[in-house]
Amino acid sequence: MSQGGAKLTVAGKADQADIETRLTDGDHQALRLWLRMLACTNLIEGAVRERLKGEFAITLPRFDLMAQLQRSPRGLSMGELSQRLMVTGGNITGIVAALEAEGLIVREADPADRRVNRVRLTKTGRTSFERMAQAHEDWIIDLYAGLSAQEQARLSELLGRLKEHASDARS
Amino acid sequence: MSQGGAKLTVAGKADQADIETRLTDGDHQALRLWLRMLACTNLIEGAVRERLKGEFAITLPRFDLMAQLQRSPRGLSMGELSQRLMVTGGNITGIVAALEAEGLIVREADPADRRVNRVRLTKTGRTSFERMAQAHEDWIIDLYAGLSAQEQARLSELLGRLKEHASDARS
DNA sequence: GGATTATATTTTAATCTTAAAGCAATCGTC
DNA sequence: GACGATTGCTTTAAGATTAAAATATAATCC
Repeated sequence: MSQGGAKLTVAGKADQADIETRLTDGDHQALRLWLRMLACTNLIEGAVRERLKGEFAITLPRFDLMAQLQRSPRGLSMGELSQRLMVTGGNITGIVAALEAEGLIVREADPADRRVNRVRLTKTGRTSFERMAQAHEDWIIDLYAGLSAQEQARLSELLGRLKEHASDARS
Repeated sequence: MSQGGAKLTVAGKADQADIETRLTDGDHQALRLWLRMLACTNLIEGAVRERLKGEFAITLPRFDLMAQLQRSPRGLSMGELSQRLMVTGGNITGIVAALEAEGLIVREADPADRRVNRVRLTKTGRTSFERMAQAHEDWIIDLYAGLSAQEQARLSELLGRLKEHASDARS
């Protein structure tokens, strides 16, 4: 993500999240909406990142990778991780290496296809992840608590439609 | 931003944007909403990045920095750029250096305070940015065209409320 | 079976990002 | 005016990310 994140050094939490300074009166509605959406996402993502780091000493990409593994107890190949996390393979290589070094996951060769590396959570990784995931969900619930369940549903629906259209528009 | 971006090498545009695979039935509404919002933002941001690179050979951070400068024809200090783009100072140092090397901006010492570096667009930078900005706005309008003006307004309002609450919740 | 093609992963170079440490210049106070 | 604190910026180390090239293995096709 661009333009966002913590920037604690320079301005501290208080100044967070106003990408909308970029706006000018002449800008089109869609552009304003886009910048607001970006500000919102960056705000929430920044909060999550900060808390994961502060409370569990883990980065968001590593957390996300563990989340995928938890949902696939039999393990996933590097390629499957790459697809599910929607990042390139080279990226997975690095994150997996880091998590393996921390003892949270293991990587073992697939006996049927020696090209394949199968990755899964260790016992330590699983228990560790469970605690983090619970906290993570609580944070998200909290961050969204400004909207009622109905409003959340409406927001979700609008975003769903936006996502559909934008996917198509990507030619 | 984590989990998102182009990933052309591995899966191509078609597979983009389904962070929602991460979901499980038991997950809370807010968590689902958050992952959808993230997927949406990443999808749009990925499209913008890709097109900026493909059509104008520029990165999003550099484009964003130029956008700030265009709105301040008298120039901005490094610190002002840092605040407006909501990134740390060290980051600005690098992006400014790159844009300066490309001849799109210039950096000159402030006569009143020798600590300060004042940055502004060159003539080349300005004309170059104007073309890019127009294309950029068109892309965004297009990407959001799946929602009516009313729906866009509603989405903007919901996001505005979310942003307010989440800002507060950041303790 | 051997050559070609395809697939899975890693490596590399480039960019962006942060937090923290360092440097240089200014300000405030006595 | 000098000293200590503050401010503005850069540097550094670590991490994440991509695209592209390299490597290794498997599958396909004569």
